[in-house]
Amino acid sequence: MVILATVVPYGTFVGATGAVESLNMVTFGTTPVRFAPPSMSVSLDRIADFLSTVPLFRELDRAALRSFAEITREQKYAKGAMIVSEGDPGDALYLVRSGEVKVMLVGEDGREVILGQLGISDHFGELALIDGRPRSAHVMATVASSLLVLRRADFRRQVEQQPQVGWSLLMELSRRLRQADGTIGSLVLLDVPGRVAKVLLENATPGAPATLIKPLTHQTMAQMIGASRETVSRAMAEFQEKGLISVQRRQVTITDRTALETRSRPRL
Amino acid sequence: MVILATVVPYGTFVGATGAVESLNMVTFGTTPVRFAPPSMSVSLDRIADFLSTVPLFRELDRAALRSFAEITREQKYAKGAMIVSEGDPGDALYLVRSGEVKVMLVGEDGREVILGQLGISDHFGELALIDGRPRSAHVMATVASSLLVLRRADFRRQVEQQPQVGWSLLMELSRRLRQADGTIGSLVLLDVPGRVAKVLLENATPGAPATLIKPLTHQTMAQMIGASRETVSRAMAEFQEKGLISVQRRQVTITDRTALETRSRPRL
DNA sequence: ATTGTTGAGTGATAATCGTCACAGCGCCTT
DNA sequence: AAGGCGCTGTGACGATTATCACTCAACAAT
Repeated sequence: MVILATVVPYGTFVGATGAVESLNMVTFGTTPVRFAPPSMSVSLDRIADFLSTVPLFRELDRAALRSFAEITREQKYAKGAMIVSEGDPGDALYLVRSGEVKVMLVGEDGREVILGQLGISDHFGELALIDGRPRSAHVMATVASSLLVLRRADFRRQVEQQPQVGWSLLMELSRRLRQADGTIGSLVLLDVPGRVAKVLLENATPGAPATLIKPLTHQTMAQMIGASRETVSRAMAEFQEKGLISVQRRQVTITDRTALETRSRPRL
Repeated sequence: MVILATVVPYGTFVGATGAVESLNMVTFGTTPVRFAPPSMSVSLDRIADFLSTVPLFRELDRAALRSFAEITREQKYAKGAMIVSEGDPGDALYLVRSGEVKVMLVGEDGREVILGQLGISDHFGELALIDGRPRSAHVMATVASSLLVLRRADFRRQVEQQPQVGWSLLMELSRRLRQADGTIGSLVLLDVPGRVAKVLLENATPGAPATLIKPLTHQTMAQMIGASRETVSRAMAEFQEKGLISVQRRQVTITDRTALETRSRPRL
């Protein structure tokens, strides 16, 4: 293996997948923050500012935020870079500071299932942190992203002093469990158009007419709902014909929310 | 509906679903424990004994177990009785003291998806307890069952004094989340025979030759993996023909674990 | 013993959906 | 301007799976 990037404590860049995938295997420095230079404290405030936007740390005061900030390290990933892989030993929690990542499973035949897409202020990796078991999924940067990494031991020590964070974690895991169970229900009870309708609604702005929060390619939607790209295309075409949605320059507008909601329930 | 049983403080039965079944529906009283007669303290010890077998309370000492025991109420359900329904406001945690329950979603067309089957020392209802949102699924007794009920406010008060329980809850939710994500992966990546193989393996005893921990009807398996009963039957027949399993009087024996494992992975 | 109930086996048929193949379109780069 | 690339649209076809309609076996209840 050829090392193509040097490991530095902050701001290291890790390469994308493909032939260059070896880049991913660059490990970040293990230097604890207590060895960081004094200039660090400037950065610490900015990190604490960011942490205050993360629901996990919502109830913490400034001092607590700073003590969490102290145990973070920043890590940058290029588009397509694999951040964690299923089966890896997991000993860190990741916060998305900028960019976007997708959590996914990959079958042995290469087919991908997207379990979730995470953006700014989202986090992942807490499962391995809690139970110490291997990573349950892959996480890949879908655009160039900057993440804050908190190592297991450091994080646990902090959480012990800030029980509110434990409660926030419970809230977050509850939310994800509800979502996962809902996904299971959709996969079993809905046909592909039904699941497409559901994804559209879940990614729509609240108002009417609603548009999508972010552009979704048919391929991405297909991987989110366990369908083929072609079938998603056909479902979208059907929705346009029937006037449920309209598409202008890849921008989807929901013109008949009620009908879409009906379609997203079993037994049309 | 005709009331066929009177409600008394302890030992009352609440009726089950359906017309005739109302006989079964006996429930336990709602009298808080603090109003219970002195003889209750005997029962408290037995309850504490039971609680010590629940992973959630594993790390608690005797005194803590007793204080949890104090906030429980016992509730009995007949086979087929609905314990909680999706959408209900949820303000209690349930521990299975005896019997078995299934957690399930029901489509508007009546089709059922089994998200999990819980037995002695398992618990459910913690999601609503944590985030205060409505029940995310139905829970039904599959055999006559006795449950311990802990109400939200009481439970939270106790947990605040016993932080270990919070950690145990995190462990449990992590386990379920991993399992749910695995189920999503199976639904998307595996065909029906693959999912049948997976269920068989997940319910098999460790050794070789392995048998199933508990008998599973084809109907139940079908609802667990999102398939029709007939397709499951055909998959089981195929496995028998090929010598992966053998069935004697409804008892399934796994004769070729390796082949089953291969079948339970994508891309045969 | 007879009847009822529940679970299992199976053939025929149809619907859904994935796969393959290819065409077109918008957009970026050079 | 030309080419390349990513995304979308669509037809044809086949595989998987649900559904329907029975039959049969095991077992419990009367």
